[in-house]
Amino acid sequence: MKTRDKIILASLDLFNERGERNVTTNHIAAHLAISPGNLYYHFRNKSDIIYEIFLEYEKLVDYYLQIPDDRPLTLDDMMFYLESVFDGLWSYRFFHRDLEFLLDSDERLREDYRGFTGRCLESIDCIFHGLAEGGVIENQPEELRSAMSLNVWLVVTNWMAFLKTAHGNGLSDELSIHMLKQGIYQVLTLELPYLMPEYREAVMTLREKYRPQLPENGEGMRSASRKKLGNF
Amino acid sequence: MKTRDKIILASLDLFNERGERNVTTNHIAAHLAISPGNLYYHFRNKSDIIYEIFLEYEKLVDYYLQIPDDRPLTLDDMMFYLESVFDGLWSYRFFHRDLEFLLDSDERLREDYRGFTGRCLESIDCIFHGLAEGGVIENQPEELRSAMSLNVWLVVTNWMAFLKTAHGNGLSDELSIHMLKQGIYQVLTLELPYLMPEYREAVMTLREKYRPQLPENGEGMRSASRKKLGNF
DNA sequence: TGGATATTAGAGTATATACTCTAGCTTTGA
DNA sequence: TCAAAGCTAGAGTATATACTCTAATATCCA
Repeated sequence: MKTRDKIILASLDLFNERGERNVTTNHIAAHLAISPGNLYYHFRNKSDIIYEIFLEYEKLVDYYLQIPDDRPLTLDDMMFYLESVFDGLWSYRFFHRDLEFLLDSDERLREDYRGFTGRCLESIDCIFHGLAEGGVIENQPEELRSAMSLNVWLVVTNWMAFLKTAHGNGLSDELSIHMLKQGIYQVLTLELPYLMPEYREAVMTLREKYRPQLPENGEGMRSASRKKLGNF
Repeated sequence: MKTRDKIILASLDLFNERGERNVTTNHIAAHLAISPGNLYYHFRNKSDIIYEIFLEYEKLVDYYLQIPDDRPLTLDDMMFYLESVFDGLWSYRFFHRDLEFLLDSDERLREDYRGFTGRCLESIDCIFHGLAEGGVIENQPEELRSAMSLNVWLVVTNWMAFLKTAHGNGLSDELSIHMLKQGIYQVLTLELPYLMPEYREAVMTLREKYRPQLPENGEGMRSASRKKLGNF
């Protein structure tokens, strides 16, 4: 593999694992057993590495969120979208973490990310529209649908952060893609009231599969807090 | 005012304005025209300052979220909760920004924040319960209500971040408490389907007041993105 | 083959950041 | 009144971080 690609991959891994803020260019170089000079031969600076990673993330999500325009959408479609998006979220999970700082320090990224958000919101909106056409959910006025889409976006993009903060010991090892996908439970919760009656039971059953499990460790969370946090 | 209190206030201001990551202890001292030594006489380190600020934030929100146990809740109560919580969010808006890093680097804060999250979720849940008793919203099974509460928490705590990332030019000056409160629109959107019929119209009217306005600048967002982002 | 080009090592630098240390000043209260 | 305690200034330090520079090596291709 080319050094340039190795740098991107290693950076992504390290960012995901330790957070962008805790990973320096020297760390990345050391991790790959290459010199800092070598790294800076391939990338002008750290922001450029992050930007490259973002482009890949963007490409992946755009790919996942393609919507067929020749047919309405089914429940299976919807679940596939959810699964895919959470997969993407997991692979690039560092990104939504220090997002604001990243955007603050790279104008190009800020602009692109804004477009990305716009496209995602539009896709979510289209998916709802397609589901309504497919008779899975009720049709809603445009205004309500786009506000709903935005809520879905907020829940999806911030579920990871919630998990990390809600779990006591900062062991990020604990956080698995499996736990991340419990976010699907939350998204389905959002959609429940809009389902057509004949789909309600099916979705409730699906939803149950993503229901958050109690972390198996007895330690860490005091019983009072556990009660308050419910399943988390 | 005591130097110690001045440090807390100045730190909060600077954190809110520039982000915790961009504010050093030396900046804080310089801003107050005191020496670094003086600052470190009052606080062992930067984390301690942040922790103090958190305690105030926690106290404020806990105060806002007190719930009367001698009567059911009204629509006015609900709006008051929303207004209050968004006020608090605004005053300590730096906090939910670099949250994960803050929690990573201060175990005490991590533990306390977890408890805080738990109490907030419990309060939201209680509010829904009280509203159901007051006949404002339909009563829902416990499981659904707590999942709903969590969605509300996610939307509330991340609305600010969304605004910052969705707005093109990083001019944080633009972001006002007024814009922040448009988050109330999103929360009301979540609640709409659960309202008792006789409250539906009233809430729709209220909601309209918080409806996001187009940013008045013609520049920055390309028309394509504007279309996609809808009202944002 | 051999010169040009691409890649790499590794020492080094400018700057920033969190924090320390000492000495001096101010306030308090017996 | 005066010593103890509290407060403050400001120079200074150890460490980290993003990034540079030069020289050497590998690769390519005419």
